[in-house]
Amino acid sequence: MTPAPAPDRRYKGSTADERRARRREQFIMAAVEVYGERGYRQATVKSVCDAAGLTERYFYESFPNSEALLIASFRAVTDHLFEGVARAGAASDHADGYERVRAMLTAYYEGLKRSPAPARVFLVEISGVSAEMDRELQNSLRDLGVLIEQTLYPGKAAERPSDELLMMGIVGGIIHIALQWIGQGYVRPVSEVAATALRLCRVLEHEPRLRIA
Amino acid sequence: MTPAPAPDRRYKGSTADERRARRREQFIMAAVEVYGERGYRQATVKSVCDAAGLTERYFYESFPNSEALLIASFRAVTDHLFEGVARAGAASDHADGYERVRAMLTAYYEGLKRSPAPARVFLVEISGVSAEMDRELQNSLRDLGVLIEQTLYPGKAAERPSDELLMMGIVGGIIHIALQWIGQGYVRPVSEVAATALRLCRVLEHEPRLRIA
DNA sequence: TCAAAGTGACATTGTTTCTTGTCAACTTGT
DNA sequence: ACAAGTTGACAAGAAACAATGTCACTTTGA
Repeated sequence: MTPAPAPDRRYKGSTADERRARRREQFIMAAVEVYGERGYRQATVKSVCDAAGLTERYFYESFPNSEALLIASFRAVTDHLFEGVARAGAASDHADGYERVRAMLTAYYEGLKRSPAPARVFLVEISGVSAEMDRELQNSLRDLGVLIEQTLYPGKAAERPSDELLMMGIVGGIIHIALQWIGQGYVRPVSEVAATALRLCRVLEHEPRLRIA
Repeated sequence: MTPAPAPDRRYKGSTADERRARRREQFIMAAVEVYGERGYRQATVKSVCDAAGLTERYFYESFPNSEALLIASFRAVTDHLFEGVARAGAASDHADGYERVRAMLTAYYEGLKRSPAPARVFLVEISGVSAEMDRELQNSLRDLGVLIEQTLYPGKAAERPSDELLMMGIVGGIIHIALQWIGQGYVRPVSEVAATALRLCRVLEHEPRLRIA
């Protein structure tokens, strides 16, 4: 009988689980960087590994394939961004709905500006990479829409926006405003960008004018 | 001296130029189909050739590489779509600005519905494929924005919209409305989709509310 | 009918990337 | 110090695909 191997031996101060988790984090951070610099399509597994200071062996220990890393990176970036948005919304609950949305949009665009590298990639470039990635993206857009609607109309606490078509239009507009802003090098101040996006949100105010048919 | 080869010999009733042009068209039509079915990323040169009923040899006679075909396909789809939009705008010049825009949006969404395959691909999936492709996409969005603004405010005939940030937001919204609509299988009637998009366009009506700072 | 132009099926080359494997060097607990 | 666990550098197989080339067959004009 060979003695059972030590199941949880420490290495450089950490257990196996801790080291695995840290490597996973390293890959995600490196991926955000590399995707931002070269775009997801041009980013190879090796380039991410190099940026992470790890080798391919650990990559395939951490993720089944490169798409899984993309999804994990997207989640990380989106969660971080939404955290800031939610915090801004919570911090401004003394103001009326639209001022709260303005604060949230400001936090959103500031978050994008703070980390320019991943912004473009995770806003649009990943569309069509895979069905699962598309679903992730759609979910994050829906979440943003729900957040905005609930801030404006706290009464109804719904899972989905009341007019999904319109809400997706608004959220899509918010994103394209960001893209235009980023593409021109962040020249306009954040306050102006947020104000522009807020104008889009104001369409939620009015019922659609009835068409005289 | 060898006799000069016949420079413009006919084959199956067409000259060399005509045949080349027809093959090019075949590739473009096939590409729109294949991109729509499998997505651009998953579409190989061979798959497009098979769909076109031609071989790789003619592909590389017609296009320097597969990105060139993508751009040509995008132009074809976009031109066709915009033609319908412009026609709808011209046909309704008796109505007021917003009704004309409604007619144009209706034509836009009807065009997307008429050919579902390419719609999704050419709306967003191609983002980030290459710098040149991105420029094409940006240009088409700007053109749509200019067209809308000029319909609403025929006075100023400008190359670029007066508030590019807002205009990109509106156009981005129009596109995301289409994406949501398509993603749900075109269940809502075109009139409703166009009406929703028109609500977005109405933000151009109002000056932004001044912020009390 | 014949030679040359044109065509289509298929082969080939070269590159790139994913993915797994090998092995020497390093770290740890004893 | 030592054996086992751990790591990083690198090799290498496998697959996919772009891009070019080959060749037999068809069509054309004379």
